[in-house]
Amino acid sequence: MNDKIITRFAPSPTGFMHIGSIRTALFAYLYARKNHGDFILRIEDTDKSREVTGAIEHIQESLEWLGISWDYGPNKPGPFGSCIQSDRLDSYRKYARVLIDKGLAYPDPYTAEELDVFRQQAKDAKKPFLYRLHRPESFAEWDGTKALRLKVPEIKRYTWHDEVRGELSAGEEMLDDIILIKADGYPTYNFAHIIDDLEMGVTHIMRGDEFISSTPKFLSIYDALGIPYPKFVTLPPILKDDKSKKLGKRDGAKDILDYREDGYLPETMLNFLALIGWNPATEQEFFSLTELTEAFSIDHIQKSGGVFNSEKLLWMNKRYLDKLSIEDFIEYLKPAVAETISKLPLFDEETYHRLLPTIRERTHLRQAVKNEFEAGEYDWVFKDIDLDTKILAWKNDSGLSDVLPRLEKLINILETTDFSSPEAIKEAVWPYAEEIGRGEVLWPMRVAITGREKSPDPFNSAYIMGKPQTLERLKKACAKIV
RNA sequence: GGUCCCAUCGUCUAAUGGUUAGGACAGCAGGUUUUCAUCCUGCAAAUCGGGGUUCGAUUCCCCGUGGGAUCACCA
Repeated sequence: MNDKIITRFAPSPTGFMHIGSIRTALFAYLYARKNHGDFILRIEDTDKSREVTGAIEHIQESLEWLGISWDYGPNKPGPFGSCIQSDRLDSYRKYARVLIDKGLAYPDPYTAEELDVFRQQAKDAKKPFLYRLHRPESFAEWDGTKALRLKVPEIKRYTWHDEVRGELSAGEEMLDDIILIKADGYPTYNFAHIIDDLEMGVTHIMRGDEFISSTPKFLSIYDALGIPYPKFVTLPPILKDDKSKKLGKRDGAKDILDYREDGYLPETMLNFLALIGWNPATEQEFFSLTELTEAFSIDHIQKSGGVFNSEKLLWMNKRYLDKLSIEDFIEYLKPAVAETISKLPLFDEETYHRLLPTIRERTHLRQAVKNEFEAGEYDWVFKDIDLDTKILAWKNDSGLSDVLPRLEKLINILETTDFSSPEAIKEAVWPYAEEIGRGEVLWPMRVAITGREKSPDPFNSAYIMGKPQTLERLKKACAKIV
């Protein structure tokens, strides 16, 4: 026996990878990497009816996007064989046989209708449904056409150790003759994951706390088979905003790749997800995947559920966006630019590049930028403006008669000004603004250039438009007043 | 209904018997070159309730309360 740590992430290929799943994958990955162990990606495709084509690729793409790599996976069989459960039916049959031979598994003689009646009876009696109370006296030979059930080896209270929760226990009510192999020949999750974990040498099972209550059922299978338990690592749930329940697909939980589409960076998602249900026990809040691997440890996994706080996610994305090189930022924005401002009449690369720092300063998310582009927030840069002279006047200024001489003076100043940076423009205009009043000068300047009441500051606006355009707009504003 | 799990600012969390209960997001107030945004500074904000144990409980135990999970030929 070796003591190598082996963890796995075992999604079913249903075409959807929500953040809860990803967080589970991440923790399992981190723990394996931290301990120089193996991380296995196993596909649990034993329910043919729920399977979605392309889902396996989708799962892999999601993990790859985040930089979560696996040692064995659907594309990479291990010494134990395939990582896809539907390829492993022989194993399940083999162990099913073991249980049958031990007298601990038997075919289920009932029809679905009969079971429904039992279930209803239990419900009416306000009791949990227990199949084993209806266990047949004698068993026929299993011919594979009926579901194969476990005969619970011992009805007892189970107590076990969880690496996060400590000692857990559950009563006899949680033990039942669960189905091992379905009538269609495929194993259930309950059975298959145990066989696979055994054959793959999985040492630590990370999974959500919804599995706590079924753990006694699993334990009875381990016992029936006479195999050792792995370590159980229960992860806390990720909850909806209102804390009402676990974040699920029908509560608006998004697929991880939808976050990519919106413009969240993989670094953001990784960092943020790691901090729901785990903490470094320090005040550090930014972690790369490598740093997470370094810092990760099971004893700082949280017991209680955590709300997915999308506002904080947005904030964190801004922090990561700030770290991007200008080239990477241009690349990042491309999908938003392509369909929007790039089609405007005055669009040109140079102007766009002068605009970039301003966009960047304001940007938390690409999708938000795209929305702004579509709403025309930056149209003043790439389109002639239709200035409404009424908004040129500053606050309680006496009116446009004051604005005109100020704009003329600004034109005067700017004609001899170097437009090489916003700072240079500021330096040229500042003394005059101080002399007359900042608002009185800078407000009309900015509005004349942008045509908007809300926009970037006058120096940046002038810089972005460039000298000729800026002067032209100021002159046009003057002409319009007269 | 049975069984099980959980419980620190609105949210993510730190403090594993001794702290003015710390940090971050959000909020509010100021400030940085007029507006919006960004950024900076500051403020406000929590140990679910009741019993124990202890010199001392956020921390340990019990009982409540609240929330969650589970009781499939789904995983």
